[in-house]
Amino acid sequence: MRKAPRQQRSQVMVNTILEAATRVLAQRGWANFKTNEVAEVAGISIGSLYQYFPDKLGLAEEIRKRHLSAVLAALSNSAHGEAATTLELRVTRLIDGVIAVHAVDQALHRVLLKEVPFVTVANGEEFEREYQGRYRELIAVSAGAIPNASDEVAARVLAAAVEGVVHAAARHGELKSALLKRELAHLVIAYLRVRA
Amino acid sequence: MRKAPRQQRSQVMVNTILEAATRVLAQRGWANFKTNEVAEVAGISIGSLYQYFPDKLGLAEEIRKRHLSAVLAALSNSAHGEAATTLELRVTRLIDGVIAVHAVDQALHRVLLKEVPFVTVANGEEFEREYQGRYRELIAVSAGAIPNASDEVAARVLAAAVEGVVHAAARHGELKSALLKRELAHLVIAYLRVRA
Amino acid sequence: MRKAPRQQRSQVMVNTILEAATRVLAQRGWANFKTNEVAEVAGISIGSLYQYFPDKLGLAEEIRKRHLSAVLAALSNSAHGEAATTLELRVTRLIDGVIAVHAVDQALHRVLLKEVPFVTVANGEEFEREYQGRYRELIAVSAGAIPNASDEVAARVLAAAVEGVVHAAARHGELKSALLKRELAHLVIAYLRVRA
Amino acid sequence: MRKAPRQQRSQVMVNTILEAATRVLAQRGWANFKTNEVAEVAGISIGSLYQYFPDKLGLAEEIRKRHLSAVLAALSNSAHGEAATTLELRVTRLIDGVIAVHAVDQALHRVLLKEVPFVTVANGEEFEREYQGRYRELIAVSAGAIPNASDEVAARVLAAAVEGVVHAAARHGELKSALLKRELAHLVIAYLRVRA
DNA sequence: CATGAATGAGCGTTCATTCAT
DNA sequence: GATGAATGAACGCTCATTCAT
Repeated sequence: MRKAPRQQRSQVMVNTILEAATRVLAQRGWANFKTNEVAEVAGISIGSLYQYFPDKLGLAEEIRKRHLSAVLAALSNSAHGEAATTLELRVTRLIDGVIAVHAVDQALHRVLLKEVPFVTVANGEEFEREYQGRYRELIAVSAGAIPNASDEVAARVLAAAVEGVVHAAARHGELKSALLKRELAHLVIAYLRVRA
Repeated sequence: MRKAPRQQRSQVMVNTILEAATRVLAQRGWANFKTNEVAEVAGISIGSLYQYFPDKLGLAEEIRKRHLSAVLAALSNSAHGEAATTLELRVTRLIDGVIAVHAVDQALHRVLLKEVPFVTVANGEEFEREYQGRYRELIAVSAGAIPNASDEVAARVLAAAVEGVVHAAARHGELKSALLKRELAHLVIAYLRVRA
Repeated sequence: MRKAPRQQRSQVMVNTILEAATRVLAQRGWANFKTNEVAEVAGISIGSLYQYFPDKLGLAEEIRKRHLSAVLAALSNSAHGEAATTLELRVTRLIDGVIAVHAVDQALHRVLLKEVPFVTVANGEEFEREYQGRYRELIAVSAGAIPNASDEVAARVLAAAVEGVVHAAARHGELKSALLKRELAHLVIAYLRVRA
Repeated sequence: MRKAPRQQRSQVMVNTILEAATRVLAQRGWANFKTNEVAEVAGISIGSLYQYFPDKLGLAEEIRKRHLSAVLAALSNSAHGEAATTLELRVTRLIDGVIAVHAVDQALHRVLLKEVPFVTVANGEEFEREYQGRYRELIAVSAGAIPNASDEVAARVLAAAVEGVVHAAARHGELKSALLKRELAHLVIAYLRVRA
């Protein structure tokens, strides 16, 4: 962001811009994300937009930053309710969390992760690592005894598999299907059991 | 495509264009896919390009159509070697096939499926159904007895999970990791066993 | 220039653009030199302009290149009429040449040399050296015998002095004043005589 | 200027602005002279700047006005030291003065005279006349007897010639070359002698 | 008076597409 | 059919200037 918004008026403006930009980005995709339209939707002038954001990409990155924070927060919350005693319960909770994340604004999520370029590769990978953390925990818990060398790979496999399934479901509007959720849980649990 | 190329000369031209376009699309991505560059790379005039393709998107869609056909064919081939007797072997073969598909030109594959817009949703779904066929077979074979109502969902879950894992691997250049392949196989087999 | 104009049509277009751009540049100055106005004045589309010139500066530089060539040519011509026997005649001719150069389009000349940035410093200096060549000749001829170490500096002084006077005259519309011309000639000759 | 600053506080503000603007103008040139940067450098708000100056050009003109006054003052000073008895001494002093003027801040001088537009032509000419005064004196002194009709023109020629040489020298960073200074003095003296 | 957030006309440039040759 | 010069709407972004606080 170009300048820190000090006054209250500025804070409002930045939020207005970000909200409008989020809407436009989700609706149109990165390729058709136009700064002038953002300003129009936000009801402000294009000049004001550029007072707070260095350029188009900077604006989108700020949106992504906030969105991914929210995603990780939501995932964390879904984990730390009452202590989950059974593996089934743990897995169900994780899946619920992931689904919840995609349910909020799947289009935005998709655009932010697949279309908006990552200027720094590291930036995207940092989120990925944090994101996979939950799966690593799951594997650590389910593995009866000693940590295995393949645990790291297993966490990545699990994360990618769940992501793949939830993304596909989101694309088809099946995010709320109980049947699908059950099958996905089976998949995860079966894998964890086999590894134990 | 704008017109069916009847004559041989035209056929050659269409192929030339498609090859050049494929190269450009894979290299530059959809956002930087420029018709003028395609014509230049193909060594023909931009006018000729528009003789055979209605617009930029039409050109990309033709590329996708051909690519997806090739993908399905490759997948089919990987299935019908010598009769696969064990479940492990079947699964390994399927995974090998999927990996092979992504290995050939992962950049192109990615662009075609994630960036180039689907004008008709149906268009993408048709391929998806066919693609899931292999997974349906797997479930049918592994299920000991009677077909279950959840088989259809299971196939979709399995397809999406494998896709997710392989895509993620491709993105990180780990497509050839034997360890990853093994874990992915475990995931699939564990799931199939649990369902049986 | 972006692409070499092969066809006759292109040649015409390039000339049309350059003529319009020259007019606009002379009239408005570099700061208000707008590519869209050039296109409008030329009666062509802005796209066509960018087909032949890489950017605004490239266009201006092409104009400068051609103008400076014309300047040097004019100066050369003014030198090589009948053999000038007397020093007075030589000096008069050189001054006439310089005045003629500025008389054609003094505004353009000014803009091109003082406003349009020189991307490469060398570029401007090359012209300057060639331009000073005439003065170096003059000094060589007028010096009776041995070349002096200060000849080079003297040429620069002479060139800059004549330039300064003619520029100032141009600015005040006195380029045709015979009186001024005579005084300038006296200045030059006096200096040459003193050095001899 | 928009309003005469009566109070002391205002005087300070105006000076602060002008100093900052001078620095920015010299550093960036007229084309990149931005009012917002001036305000920032001055440590005041852009609103305050517009309280005292009607617009960007007005600000630059005020700077020019003050600079040219300083130039004339410096030139006057250089003339009225101890009485200069010989012509050589007089000429040397004048040249020293002109060089000194350009040496102080040649970038600013250049920008102010060549880039910042003169809204009224008269504005520039007034300075020019005063500036030429010193040369008129020189001619008057050196001419043995009766004033000549061409004296006025000669003064202009001399002024423009010296200006041209010093400007060129400044552009090439040769303002301190003793050799150049000597040759310039020879030029001036030779001319004055011839006219006597 | 001072502030600085807000404005918006307008710039340079791109690139999908057309159509005269 | 083939060509490629020509088109022009549309984009991202700047910066002189205003005016509510």
